[in-house]
Amino acid sequence: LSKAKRAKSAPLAILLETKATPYQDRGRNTFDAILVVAGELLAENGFEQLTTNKIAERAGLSPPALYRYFPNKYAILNEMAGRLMDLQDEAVFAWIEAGGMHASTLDETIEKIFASQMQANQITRDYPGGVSVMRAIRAIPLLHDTRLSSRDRVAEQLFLHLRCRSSRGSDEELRIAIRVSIELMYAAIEMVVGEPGPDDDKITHEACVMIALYFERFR
Amino acid sequence: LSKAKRAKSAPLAILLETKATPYQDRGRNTFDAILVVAGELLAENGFEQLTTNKIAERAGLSPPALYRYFPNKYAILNEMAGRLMDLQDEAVFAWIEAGGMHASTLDETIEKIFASQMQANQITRDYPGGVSVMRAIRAIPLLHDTRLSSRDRVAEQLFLHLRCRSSRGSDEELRIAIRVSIELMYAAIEMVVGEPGPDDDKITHEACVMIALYFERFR
DNA sequence: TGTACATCAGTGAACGCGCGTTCACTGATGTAC
DNA sequence: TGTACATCAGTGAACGCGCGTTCACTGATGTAC
Repeated sequence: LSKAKRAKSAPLAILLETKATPYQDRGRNTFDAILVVAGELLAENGFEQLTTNKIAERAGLSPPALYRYFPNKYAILNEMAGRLMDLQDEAVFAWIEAGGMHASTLDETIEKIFASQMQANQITRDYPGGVSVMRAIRAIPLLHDTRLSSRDRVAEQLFLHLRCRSSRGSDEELRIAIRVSIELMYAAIEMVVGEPGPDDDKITHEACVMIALYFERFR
Repeated sequence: LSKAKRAKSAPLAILLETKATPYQDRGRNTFDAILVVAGELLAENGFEQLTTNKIAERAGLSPPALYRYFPNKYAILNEMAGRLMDLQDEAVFAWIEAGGMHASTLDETIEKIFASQMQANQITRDYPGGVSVMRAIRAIPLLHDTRLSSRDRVAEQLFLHLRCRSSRGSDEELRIAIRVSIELMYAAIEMVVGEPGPDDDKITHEACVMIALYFERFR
């Protein structure tokens, strides 16, 4: 019994990488459709109800088609998460390049951070199942690294740009300040995109005020 | 086929309430053991790997024993979440009663908030699967209400106490400020308890600095 | 203090279902000549 | 421009497993007299 069991439970490690990469348009469409549909289903029912069979069905595919590209459902979620985080991160990097961090007054700082945060909100709204993806990768230990490496990448860029401008505080203090701020911004995104309401922009704005006020300390 | 299917899929709504409440010590121990074990398994593998059979097995029970108290695994998680949130909330209420919100200087404000936040961290650390419970209820649509009603309950108390002391800003602005602050505090808990590191107390402290600085605006 | 009985608590064994996944195959697309 | 062929993309049908859950039952606990 034990032998048979061990022989069957082959996948000791769950792989998160995609398998085949599509070469033709048809394949690319399928690949993308899988991610979109998975996002929709995730938003509707949460991760534990997300199944490969349901994804395939709604995408108009037979189950094996999905396995051409993804080894399992964790890999699908991981790909969704990676793409969403990349979009969010690239927006921040572009914002830095465009001088988002050059502000002379407090009000200007607030408004610049606000512009960036509004953009992050919109990216998340537009992404299929965006906020559900963010929540799912927090809740699934297997996917923590994807989230943390994205956060750390952004944190490092912000650190490099802030260190030059900061006169007070050690590097360590600055790093902590940045980490806390990024987590606040994630929380703000999850708040307004996850439970939409009439005050969304105000909520976003106040989160930015908090961050801007706080970073006055490092000037 | 369709008829048979409909007849079988009886539970149209998933109930979240507990079933029997134990009357004897033996039953109470079992009830508690289920919650503890569920928390451990949740922390180890995440919610989608959490199954009633595994919970029963690790708790030293046969599967039907669990169904005496809980109608399904969502109810178990809901009970865990409710208890953790109650502990967190009651600590905040006690802190308010003990004068946590009476501070004359900024530094005193920071230190008082810090004391409360450190307590919340410890409560979450001590609770089996604490941080995993917090993450899971975010990720499972069915359980969102439990989290939000706890948050709103705390928000309302803070609002009532802050409104008296606040001279500037409308009620609406104050409510938004409180909501954002509470979400930041949740994020801070998840950060330090979920990814423990040497800087935990500093991270906690800086989150409190952010909140204290921000609320200076309402004085 | 001891026994009978009601109720509480938990078990052994099994169920049907849908899940993740695979196999051997067919159909679609692009390319060389 | 047309055909042969290699490769890419997707299918039909099925599998074994473990999941959630239930049934009819046994054993433990407390209580009335």
